[in-house]
Amino acid sequence: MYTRFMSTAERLIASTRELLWERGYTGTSPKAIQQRAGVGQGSMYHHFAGKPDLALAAIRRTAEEMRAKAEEQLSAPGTSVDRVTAYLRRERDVLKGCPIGRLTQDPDVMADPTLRAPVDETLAWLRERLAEVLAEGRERGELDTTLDPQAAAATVVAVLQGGYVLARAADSVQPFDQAITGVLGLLTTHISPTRK
Amino acid sequence: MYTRFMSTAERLIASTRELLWERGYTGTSPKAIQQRAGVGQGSMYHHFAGKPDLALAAIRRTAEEMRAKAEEQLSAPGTSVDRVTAYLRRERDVLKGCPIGRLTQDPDVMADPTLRAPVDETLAWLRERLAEVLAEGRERGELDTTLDPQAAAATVVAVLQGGYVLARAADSVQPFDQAITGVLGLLTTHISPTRK
DNA sequence: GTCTATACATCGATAGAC
DNA sequence: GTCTATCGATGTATAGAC
Repeated sequence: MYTRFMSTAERLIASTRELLWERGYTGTSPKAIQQRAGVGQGSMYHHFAGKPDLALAAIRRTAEEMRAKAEEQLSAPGTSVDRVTAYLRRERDVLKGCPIGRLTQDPDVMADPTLRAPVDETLAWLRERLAEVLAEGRERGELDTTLDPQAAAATVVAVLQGGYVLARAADSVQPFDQAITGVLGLLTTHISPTRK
Repeated sequence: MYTRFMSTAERLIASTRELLWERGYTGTSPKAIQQRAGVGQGSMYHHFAGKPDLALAAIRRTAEEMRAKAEEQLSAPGTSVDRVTAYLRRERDVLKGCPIGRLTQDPDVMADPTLRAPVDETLAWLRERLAEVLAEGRERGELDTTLDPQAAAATVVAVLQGGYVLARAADSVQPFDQAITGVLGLLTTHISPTRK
């Protein structure tokens, strides 16, 4: 970010993405965006209609990236559980939390259907994608037949989002790691109860 | 709230609790607090030193209540799993989210050790309390011996916190309910894998 | 495209009358 | 204890020169 090779518009988007992540929509002012981007007042309003317009561009970009990174793990080779594990255990900026999930706490984002849509769609996509992976694992006999893929997928995404909350509260990655370990433990004991 | 029988200070605390829940710390102004409480500018600054002082009183009150309500389910009669189920399935204002968990997304709250402490302590207490309940269930043979109470407790709290995030994103309780159903399904299949 | 000047509201708090 | 007046700073945006 902020290389000489980024256009003004791109620098503004990058700056906004960071600030939305760190401070949320309400906590982010146009002035702060401009300063971090190293861009003047007039420039910002030339490229974007205003704060909501710029935020939309930033949120969409973040959502795209998040999906792409998840798809990397979820479409990798390996068993269903391998891929879910890889996804959950992947390196993350745990204490910063999820840049999309955090927006659900921003009343001004949730109140604006345009800003809200990418948040809704991203998390819905993630649940569906995980449900597919889990359903596949069940069909292949890797997971117990009693497992409900939709429900388990919601659980996995929730553990991730909630893990961030616990980590931020504790200012430690420990509860996040424990929550992930816990859900993977419960899930993998499902692999073959008869094998035990 | 807001009965004629509430003192000015109590009305201010009640108003602040609501606004912190709905809009977070940054999104809540002294003016909005006063208006909802039906209290004048001068009154607020007579009873409280300022916004942080009032927020602290509000957060502490909310934290107390949250603990008390959790303890209701967790100390009830029944098996370990019964109590965890009762806690997770209890009636909740799902779309409003967790009034304590949401504060982890407020940078100004997290940056102030005094405001942060009750958030940290409440979620830490909840994890410990759930770990006790789960450990008890394991000792009594209700849960598999391979279950790690600390990890599973973190998972349960994370599912709750993350469930709120998913519900708010979708503007529907469905993903919340699915996440809860999912984790309880995984947990109860642990009751006795040999019994299957 | 970018800059500076300007505008008008709100934020968070203080002062002082009653 | 409560009210109104006032304050300097910031938020969000527009106007118009260059």
